[in-house]
Amino acid sequence: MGLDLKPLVTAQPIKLAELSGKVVAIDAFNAIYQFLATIRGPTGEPLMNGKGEITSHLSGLFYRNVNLLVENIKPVYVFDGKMHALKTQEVERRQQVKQEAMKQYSQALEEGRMEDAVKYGKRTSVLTESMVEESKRLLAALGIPHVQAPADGEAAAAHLTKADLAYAAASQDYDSILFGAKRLVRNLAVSGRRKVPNRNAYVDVEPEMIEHDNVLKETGLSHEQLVDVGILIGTDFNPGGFSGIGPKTALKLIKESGKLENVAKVKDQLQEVPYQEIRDIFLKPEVPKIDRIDFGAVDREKVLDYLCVQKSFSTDRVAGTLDRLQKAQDSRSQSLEKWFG
DNA sequence: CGGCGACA
DNA sequence: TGTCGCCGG
Repeated sequence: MGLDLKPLVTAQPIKLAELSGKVVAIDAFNAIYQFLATIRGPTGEPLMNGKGEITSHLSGLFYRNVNLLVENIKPVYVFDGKMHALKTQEVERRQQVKQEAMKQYSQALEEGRMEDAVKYGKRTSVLTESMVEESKRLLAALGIPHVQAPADGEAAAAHLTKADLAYAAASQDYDSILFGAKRLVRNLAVSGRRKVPNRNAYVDVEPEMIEHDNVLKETGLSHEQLVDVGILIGTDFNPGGFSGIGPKTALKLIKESGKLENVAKVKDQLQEVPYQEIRDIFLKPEVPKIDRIDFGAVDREKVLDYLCVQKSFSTDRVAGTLDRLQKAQDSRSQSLEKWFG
């Protein structure tokens, strides 16, 4: 489980149109993982072509990015680099959750409990190296750049906002706030109703933005103190955080005491946590050395060849979607010509 | 997730 | 025109 900053931050609902013309640095692993989890058939299997290759990530990336490009949003995908050693425990925990989900998944399938199969199937998603390569290849064909982070992708995305190479970072996780991202966009997708699993109910999921300055103003904390709050709650680098301390208590303790070392209540537990190192991960992250990001044009033939010829997508669907994008881009350049002749 | 057809 | 539910690969 990631960093639970949600109760401490105010998210502003935004329309995709408000990001028109803006560069958005998307956490690639976060996005791809979500596509793998969500885009599945009725028995909980991911989409696959005739060769048995998983295509959920490509489907998600294709339709999502076309929608972003139609809105004139400039996506740049940020891929994770080497993992910090302190994250090992959290990664192992996630692997165990996955193992358990695989058991539950096959059991549910055998017993014909399809809703359970779908539920557990989602949790079995594995993001492979070839999926990373495939994703990069599709993005390139769409003219969408990617950045290879030296370490944590969220740190790199946050850096791009600080360097004014991106307007916002996009992820479902809150880590980029601790990394100092100026803005975090969550639910970067076409807004709409989503069915909640196992229930006959729907929730409205709409894009929302969290501004770093606003978080500091509302909590009355410095960035350094916010990181301390995060460490109390628990990050990927100290999963679980401190026993008996949730977001609200963590905030209260740091506001009262100023910093971790002064919180009497956690004095004993603190000895077990490499908090200085975790502070440095967030406050002095390793970031990519980039001074510009180049955006390209959609290479229609490459997209069609890759998705339809190589990956067995429907040519009608893909071509139709590319036509829709082309039309949107044409009409935008038309209205620009009115201004500049 | 996102598109699209079915249906009101 | 809007909502619902299934299909995509």
